[in-house]
Amino acid sequence: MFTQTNKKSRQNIAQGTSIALDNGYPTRLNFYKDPPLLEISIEEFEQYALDRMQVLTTLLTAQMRNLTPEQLDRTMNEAIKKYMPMSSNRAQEATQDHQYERRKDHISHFILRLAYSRSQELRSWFLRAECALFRYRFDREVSSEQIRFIVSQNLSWKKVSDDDKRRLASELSASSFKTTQKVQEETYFEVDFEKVTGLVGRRQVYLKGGKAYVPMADQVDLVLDEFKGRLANALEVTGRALPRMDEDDRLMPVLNNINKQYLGREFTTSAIAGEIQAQDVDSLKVHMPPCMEHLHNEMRREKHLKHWGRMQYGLFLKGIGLSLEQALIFWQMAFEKLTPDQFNKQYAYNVRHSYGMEGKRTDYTPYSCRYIIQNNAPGPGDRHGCPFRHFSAPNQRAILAAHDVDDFDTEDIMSLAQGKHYQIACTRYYEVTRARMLGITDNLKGGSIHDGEGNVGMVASQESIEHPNQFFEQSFLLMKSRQSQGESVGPTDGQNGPSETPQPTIKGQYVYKKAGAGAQFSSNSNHDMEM
RNA sequence: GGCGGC
DNA sequence: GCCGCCAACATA
Ligand code: SF4
Repeated sequence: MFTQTNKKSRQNIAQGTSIALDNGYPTRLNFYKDPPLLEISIEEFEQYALDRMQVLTTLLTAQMRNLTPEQLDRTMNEAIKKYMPMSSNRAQEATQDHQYERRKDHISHFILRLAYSRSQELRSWFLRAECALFRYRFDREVSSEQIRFIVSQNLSWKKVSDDDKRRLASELSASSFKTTQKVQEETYFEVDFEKVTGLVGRRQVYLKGGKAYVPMADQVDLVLDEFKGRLANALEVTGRALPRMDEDDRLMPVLNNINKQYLGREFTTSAIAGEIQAQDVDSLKVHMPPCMEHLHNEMRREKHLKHWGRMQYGLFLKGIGLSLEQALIFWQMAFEKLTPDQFNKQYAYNVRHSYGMEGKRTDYTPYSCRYIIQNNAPGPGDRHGCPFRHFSAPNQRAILAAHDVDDFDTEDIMSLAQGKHYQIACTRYYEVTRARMLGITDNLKGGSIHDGEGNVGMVASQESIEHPNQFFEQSFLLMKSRQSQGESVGPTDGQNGPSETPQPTIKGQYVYKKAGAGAQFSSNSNHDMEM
């Protein structure tokens, strides 16, 4: 395809069947539809591929480390500058470089496509990597360029009419945390929901009858889906054609060497927030469900937690990415009344055991909502359990009040809890409080989320909170994605969003404020077990 | 917290 | 009083 002096490619170029080189790259974005047909030396061939690999791997690992948008940009800019500079159309002096840079981008993509088409595993890695890169570039392109690209590719989706928009206004506003007002101004596309699984997964899109309603702001996802689809197909095709290419003994060794690069690969650190440090836990409190936040607050207040509290909270923390090492530090510091060796004697073993480092070595999963609600009802002095299930009504109200839940929502949640729909109450709590964190203060009421049956939709899905860690992850990712979209984070700000090294929360911010409330929590009356 | 060992 | 060992299970 693109070896050196190859009669065929010369011919093609001559015939003009390939893309014209001079103005072949109007934008930095590229769907890589046609392979480049040109001459290139083996050395260049390999160098191009390796350079692109650098960019792809930096991006993927940077993403996995959950850096702040700023940190991510910084590391990416470094890598891009070094390995694959791509100047924009605005830098007019360098119009010559445009074509060179974009050509390199084009070629290197195709080399890797070849190198990574051999096995399913390689293909899916490459697909992920390229999608990430495409998205990264697209997001950072000015909108005029984005549009130019979309138009040039003849991409278009069905727009939602104003009438339909009015009809769906409340659903749309609920799913996107936007006011109905904003919904009217926004352009929406109606597409098959398979096309935007990303958005669906993040629950940021309204679904109905197999269709997803995607706001203009999330158009990237549509473009990306197109990109992904095409590339996936292309990879399959190349993969099938590859065996017949073995004759080209010049290339195969090089290609195989290239995809070896990827061996520094997949490590399954499932932790959403990355490696969390003991001192970072406080700043992550904003993403925790009420049960865990309560445990945390009480632990800070009493410098202690009883057995089931440690169990419930400790496993939860492990689930959000606190390593064993950090956990030991965390608990040691939390129980500040104890000397280090008192601590080691009484608690260290159990911490290690929970992390699968003692005895049978089981790496225990954090407790699910069902487990917390059904087992180990808290007794006097206990701080664990599910607030919606185990706390007295006044204490429940205090929690809601401490989070600025308004009267309407408070009553709603209270009645759900009293109706024994604990997880639904929690889901509603999630929605209301997250909306507030995003700065949405109105219009998430009545019909929008709360339908007639007393059933609650979890932002565009009909699911509910099933697991404390799900609550956390969902909230964490939601804030992360909103933040990187450059949207302002609302009034309850002051917590710095997810970052590699979160700063401690401003002291007192979320401790139960308004004198009197505190007393309620430290009292031992917060367990009215209903059978 | 439970079980178990000295 | 000293110590070991156990439990859990969402999810895309
Ligand atoms: S429903 Fe689950 S997550 Fe929410 S408070 Fe109860 S236990 Fe915690």
